[in-house]
Amino acid sequence: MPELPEVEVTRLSFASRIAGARISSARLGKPLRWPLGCDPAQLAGRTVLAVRRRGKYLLIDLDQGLLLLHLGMSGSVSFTDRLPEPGTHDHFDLVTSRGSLRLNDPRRFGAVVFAQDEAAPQAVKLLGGLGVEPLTAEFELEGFHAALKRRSAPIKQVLLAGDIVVGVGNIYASEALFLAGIRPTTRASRLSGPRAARLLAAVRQVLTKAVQKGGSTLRDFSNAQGQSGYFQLEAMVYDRAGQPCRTCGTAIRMIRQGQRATYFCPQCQKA
DNA sequence: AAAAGCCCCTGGATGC
DNA sequence: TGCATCCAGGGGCTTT
Repeated sequence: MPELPEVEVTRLSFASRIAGARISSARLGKPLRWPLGCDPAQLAGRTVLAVRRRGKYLLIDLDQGLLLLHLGMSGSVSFTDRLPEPGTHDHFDLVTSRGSLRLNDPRRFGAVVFAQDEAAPQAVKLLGGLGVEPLTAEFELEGFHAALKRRSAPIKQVLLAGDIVVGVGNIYASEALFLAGIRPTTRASRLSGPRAARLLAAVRQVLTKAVQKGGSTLRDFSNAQGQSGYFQLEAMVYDRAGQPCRTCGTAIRMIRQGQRATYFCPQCQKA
């Protein structure tokens, strides 16, 4: 579910409230994708300093160590004053002096991992290969175009891979390519400078707008206050197979790339 | 090095 | 109503 915008919206919804809080206890439910990596009881007494985001990971900085939190496909975070009894899919709780964070994740592709610091092996394994942040100045044309030149795979899959630029998931990859007028099957290495520039701008624009709209909600995303997003109400192509293109009226097509659905307009995205 | 497949898991929608 | 099948917003790992 969650791509960069949803993760960022989640972060914004509780970061300032949890900063400075003292952890009183932590609870684990069913196993997530990876083990926590420490005894949850050891988190008690530590202080939350800040919440950052790297790609689709949330980094919860503690006065000693940090927690890497990933929402996988179906994860969502809530931050409330009082936690109800845990439900079947509530797999991690962090009770603090300022409120409680809870991770609900039915499919359990998500994870919470403790690391001593970002140089620790567990952190490096997860964060080490990540590409540049799309909403910062480090996402710039020269580097982006040069990186694309080295890849012969379809541009959609290169965007999704996350090793050139992070945070673009299955929805926003299709949306950004539509906005840039680029066919998802085009080999990354074949994109000209100007087309790479259009794509760069489109990625930025789509992600920025989605953050402003509060993220997308296809199925189960909500921010830490339980609010869902509105971006999907205006998706140009995603999940719109057979429906008319909002620009030209041509029927939107769905294809499969790397066992994931891709949507595009055959008229507006000719190459 | 890069690309392509394979999984992990649960629940909702669809079809018979 | 019940059951089988397919699909889903991610991404690390293994195999080509």
